[in-house]
Amino acid sequence: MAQITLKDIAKALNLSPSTVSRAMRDHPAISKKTRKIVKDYAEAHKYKPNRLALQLRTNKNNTIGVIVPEIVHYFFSTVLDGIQQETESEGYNLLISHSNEDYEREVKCVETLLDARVCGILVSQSKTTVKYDHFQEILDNNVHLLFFDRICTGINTDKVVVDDYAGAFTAVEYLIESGCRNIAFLGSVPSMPISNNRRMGYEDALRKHKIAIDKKLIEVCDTVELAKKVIPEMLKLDPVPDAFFCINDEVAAYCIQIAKSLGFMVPEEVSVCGFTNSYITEVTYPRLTSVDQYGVEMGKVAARLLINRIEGREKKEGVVSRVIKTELVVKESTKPVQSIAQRY
Amino acid sequence: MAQITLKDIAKALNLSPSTVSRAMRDHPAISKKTRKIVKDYAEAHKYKPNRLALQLRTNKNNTIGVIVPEIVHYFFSTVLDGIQQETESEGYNLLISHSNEDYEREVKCVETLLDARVCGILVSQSKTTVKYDHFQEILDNNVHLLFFDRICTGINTDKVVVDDYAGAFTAVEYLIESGCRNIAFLGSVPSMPISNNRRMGYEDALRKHKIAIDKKLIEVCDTVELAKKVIPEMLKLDPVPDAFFCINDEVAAYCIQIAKSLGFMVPEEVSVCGFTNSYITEVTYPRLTSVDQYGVEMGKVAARLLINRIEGREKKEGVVSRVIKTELVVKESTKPVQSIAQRY
DNA sequence: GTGAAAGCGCTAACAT
DNA sequence: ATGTTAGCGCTTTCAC
Repeated sequence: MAQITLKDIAKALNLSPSTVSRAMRDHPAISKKTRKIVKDYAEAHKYKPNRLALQLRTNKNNTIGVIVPEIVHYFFSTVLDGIQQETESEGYNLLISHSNEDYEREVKCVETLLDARVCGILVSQSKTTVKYDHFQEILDNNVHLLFFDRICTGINTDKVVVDDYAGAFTAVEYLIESGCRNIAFLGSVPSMPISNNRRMGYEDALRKHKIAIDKKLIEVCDTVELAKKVIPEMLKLDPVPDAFFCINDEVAAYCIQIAKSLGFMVPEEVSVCGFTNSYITEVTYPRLTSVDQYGVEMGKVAARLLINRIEGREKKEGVVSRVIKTELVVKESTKPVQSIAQRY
Repeated sequence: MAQITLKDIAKALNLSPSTVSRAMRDHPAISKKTRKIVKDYAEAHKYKPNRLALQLRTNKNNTIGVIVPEIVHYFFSTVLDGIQQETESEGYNLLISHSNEDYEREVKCVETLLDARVCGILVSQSKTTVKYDHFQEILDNNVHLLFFDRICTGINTDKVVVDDYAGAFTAVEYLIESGCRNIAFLGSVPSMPISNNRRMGYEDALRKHKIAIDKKLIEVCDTVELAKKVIPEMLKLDPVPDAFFCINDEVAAYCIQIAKSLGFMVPEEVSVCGFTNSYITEVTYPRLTSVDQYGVEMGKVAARLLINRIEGREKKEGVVSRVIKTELVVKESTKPVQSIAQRY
């Protein structure tokens, strides 16, 4: 009942374990006949090589770890999907863990993964992380490390990010060209590069169109809870914002709900734009305009790069940064723009 | 730079590997002094026991595998979240894979997990799976197997399911009590127990209230694509359905969109009820009434049961079935019911 | 209280 | 073309 081993086969066939080992792996020195006998026997008895033994020998296990802030999260799910497709086709196993946006848990995740002796780790940093010792420890253990999306600027290693700046710039410019002038920016904490980069894109779009930047229109608002507090407040401002550029689709979806419940017409009076282009954008009313982040693609690129590093296939010596392009997907929560709709 | 081993410590301290091993694990035969020396040295040099070696020795790796049909899926994400919480706190690693609702891929997932020599597997079956040899193979390999949600009726093993029947019955009865009489059932393929059980609940609720069951109101419609085809057709029926009880929130959300776009008022003319109570229910307009499935709880229960099996802690000999209760969460896509709103 | 030796399943260097 | 031996890192008899 228990799994059969190489030794068992050797004994049964009156061969040595090494011969069996070689036969199984088509070593040229083994005769065709022996090879066939061994393989037939192995197949008949459902022999499976013991990965653990292999791994112990090579002191290398073909497992990659991932740390995401959340699992119940559209964008990260898509990235995980991409990572899985890539790791699977390359024969790697995937250990997935999530920090729940908590620094302490993130540290624990790192420890668990190092403990499991993964050969590489993909990380999207938690919102609350401000110390990087645990990431440094990964490198100290000679384990490959790559950040994606929520990168850590304090550690010099490979990164894959979305083109947050361009995504924001394009979206905000679209809002401007559709006639909006008081565009609010609902972002995340300033320590997050993705938020800062989008804010730069937002500000530069305003500048390009000679619109003054109004601090009152810039707020941290990256969760549903914050949305319920921040958005009603902003809608009391004078002049009232005529557009909201949101850090994610959830906040944007709530923004639509809140604006409508306060009597504003969307998009006629208030335009709303999200970020991610999750399926939520199809079921809001009106359907949500959003910036697609191509999560699956990001996951694939990140995993491929990490695997290349692990296998020593990446030629570039220094740190590599890859950027995934974004795309503004115009739906119904923003006003139309004449004639340039296809520019994006 | 490379990880330090027991042997290294032994050599450095002029001890034997076995003494070091014992000292590290507080073996009583080792003197306090030696223990301290060893532990201090280990700490100072960041010794980490090599899991792979441990696993090879015990021929047991503390890894659990999961197969879900999809990762980018609210309900399964919540289940994974629950599974992870539980496995992590019990010191198990988690290997997550997804079948993408494809039988072939599911078979491959099983092979990969068996290959990785996991000690237990949690499965939610793909929609297209009709042969069960790969599941049987798990058992043949003496690996523990547990189905959750999308159970496989062809294999006799532990299961954790949602109370689909009661969830459907309660929801449909609510629709009836709110005044609906032509209630459509948008389900999944008949081979799926979750769909059949809900249909039983649906039919029994109708029967209880002496409403005839109309086959024209029962359709397979479990994806967005199908929703776009099926729902407009049904809304052309005479009499037109005054309610839709949907197999998941996505179909329900599209149902709202479609009904509204065809000029029906929701919920006044057409009520819509989903299943899962994902965050999507908060951003549809009107907000979606849905049956909460408590995915995190399901994940925790499933993982705990499996771990109990693995560790021989589960006293019950035969197959165990656990049922997670559901809860109807009334929002705005259904009409109000007087005085009994709190019954649920 | 500590050490020597064997072995988990596999492979690779070194025989023959 | 095949066998012997040693060793990956660890634990666990069995000795002393």
